[in-house]
Amino acid sequence: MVEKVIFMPRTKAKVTETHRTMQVVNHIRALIENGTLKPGDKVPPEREFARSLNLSRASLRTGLGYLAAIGVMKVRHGVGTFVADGPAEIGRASLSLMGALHGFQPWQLFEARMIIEGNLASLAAERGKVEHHTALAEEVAEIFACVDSPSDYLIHDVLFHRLVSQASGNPILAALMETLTASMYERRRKTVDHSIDLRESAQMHRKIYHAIRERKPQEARRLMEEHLRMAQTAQEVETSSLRKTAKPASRAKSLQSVPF
Amino acid sequence: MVEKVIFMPRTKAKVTETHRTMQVVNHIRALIENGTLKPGDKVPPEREFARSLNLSRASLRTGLGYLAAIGVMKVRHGVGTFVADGPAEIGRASLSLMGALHGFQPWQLFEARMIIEGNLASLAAERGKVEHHTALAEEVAEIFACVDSPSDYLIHDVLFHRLVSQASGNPILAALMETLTASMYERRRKTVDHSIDLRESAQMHRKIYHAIRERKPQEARRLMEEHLRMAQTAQEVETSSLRKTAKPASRAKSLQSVPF
DNA sequence: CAGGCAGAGAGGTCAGACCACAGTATACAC
DNA sequence: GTGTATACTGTGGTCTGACCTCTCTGCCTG
Repeated sequence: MVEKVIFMPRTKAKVTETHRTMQVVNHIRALIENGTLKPGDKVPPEREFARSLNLSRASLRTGLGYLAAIGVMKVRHGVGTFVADGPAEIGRASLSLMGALHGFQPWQLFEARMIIEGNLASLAAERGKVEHHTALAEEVAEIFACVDSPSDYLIHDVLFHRLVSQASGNPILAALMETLTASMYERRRKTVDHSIDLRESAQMHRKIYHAIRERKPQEARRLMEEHLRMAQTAQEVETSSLRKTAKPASRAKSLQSVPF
Repeated sequence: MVEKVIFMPRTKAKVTETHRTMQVVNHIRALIENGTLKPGDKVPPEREFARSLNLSRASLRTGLGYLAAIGVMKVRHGVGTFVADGPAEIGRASLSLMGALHGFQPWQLFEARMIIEGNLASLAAERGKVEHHTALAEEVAEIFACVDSPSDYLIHDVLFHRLVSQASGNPILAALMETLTASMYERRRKTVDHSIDLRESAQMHRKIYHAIRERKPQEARRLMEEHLRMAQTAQEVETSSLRKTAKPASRAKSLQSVPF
C-alpha cells in the first residue's frame, strides 16, 4: 500500500517538544531571549513561518494564539503578527475572567492597587532619577492643563501613574500595576465625565510628585494611598449615581436554552 | 436536500461578536458568571460543543486555547477540557516570557514578592479567622516534621504561604503572589536539595504564624520580609554553587540557521 | 488475581480551500 | 492636477473533514 508518510516532522530531533503549541512558544521564546525578536518586531506571515518550522499553519496559529493570549504578541487582522511593545502587563486578560471565577470584589481590587502603587511610589522616591523627575513634572503640568476635559485628564492620569511605576525601577511591580489598572481604566472612562473633583485630584498628583522628587518614600506612599482612596470613593459615588441607566443588556442570548 | 448553510452565522444577530474566539470566550464567561460553570467542571467534547455553538471545531478550539492560555481552563489530552480549579493565578505563563522580553531581574522578582507577601501576612494578621489559624498551625507542624526531607519541606513551605494568602482575605493579591511564586518554585525544586538551613527556615514560619495568630500585623510583615530575604540569600548561594554543573544545554537547535 | 490487549471517547494535527480585513496601487471622473 | 472609486495583494480568520495520539476502562487471557 501507499504508506502515507504525511507525518514525520521529528526528523532526527529526539526531543519531540511535546505539543506543537509549546514548540512554537519555545521557538519564539528563544528568539526573544537571544535578541532576534524585540518589542514591536513582526514575525513572518503564518504560511511562510509554518513552512519554515515544518508544521501546519493550524498548529502555528495555536502557538501564536497562546502567545497573543498571554499578551506577549499582538495579532492584527490583515496586517501581521507582532511582538507586543507597549508597557508590560502580566495576565491582563485573565483578571476579569478570574474575577468571575473566584468572585473578586471591587474593594479587593482597590486594596491590591493601593498596596502596589503605594510601594511603587515609595520606591520611586528612593530610586527615581532626574529624567524621571522631569517627565513627572511635565505630566503634572499636563494634568493641570486638562482639569476641564475629563477624557484628556484620564489619559494623563494614567500616564502619570505609569511614569511613577517606571521610576520605581521594578518592572515586575510595574507590570502588575498595569494589569490592575487596565481593568479599572475601561470602567473609569465611562464615569469620568461625571467627575467633579478633578482639581483636587490634580493637586494630589502634584504633591505625590513633590514627595518623589524630594526623596520622601514614606510620604510618597502615604499620598499615593490617600489619592487612591479618594479615587475609590469618587468612583463608588459616580458608579452608583449612574447605575439607574445601566441595562442588563443583551445577555439573553447566552442564558437562553440549554446549558451549553 | 442539502442546503449547505455552512456560512451565515450572523443570521439576524446584529452583534457579530467580532472574532469567533471572543464569541467562545464570552459564552464561557457568561456560563461562569451565571454559575453554570464552576471550577473543576468539564465542558462538552469539542465536536459536540462546537456544533451546539454553530461554529467549527477549529474556532471553538481557538477560544478554548485562549482560555487555557490565560489559565481559566485546563485541557487534558484524551480526557477533556475543564474549568481551572486550583488556586487562582493571574498570568502565570506570561511572567517568564515577559521577563525575557523586558529583562526582568531575579532581585526584582524577590522585591515584588517581598512587598506582596509582606502585606499578605499583615492582612492575615488583621483579618485571619480561627480556622485559618488552625490550618496554619497544622502546616507549621508539617514543616517541622519535614526538616530532613527537602522535597517534602518545599511542598509544605508552599502550602504555608498559600494559607497565609488565603487568610489575608484578598484573593487578588493571593493570585498575584501565586503567579510570582510559581516561577520560583520550579527553580527552587532543583536547588532545595542543597539547602542547609531548613531548621532556621522552619523557625521563621513558626514565628510568622505566631504573629498572625496574635494579630500583630507589623510584626507579621517584618518577619515575612525577613524570611524572604533569607530565602533570597540562600537561593543565591545555592544557585551560584550549582552553576558550574549547569550547561548551556541544547539551545543550538533554535540558534542555528536563519532567524526564523 | 495480575497482566495485557482492544475499543471508545476526547483532544491534537494536518491539509487545502475560501472568507475578511488593511493598505496600496491603479484608473477614472471632474 | 486632484480626488475618489476600484482592484489587487498580502495577511490573518474560519471551515471541513480526515487521521493521529493519548487516557481510561473493561474484557480477555494466563
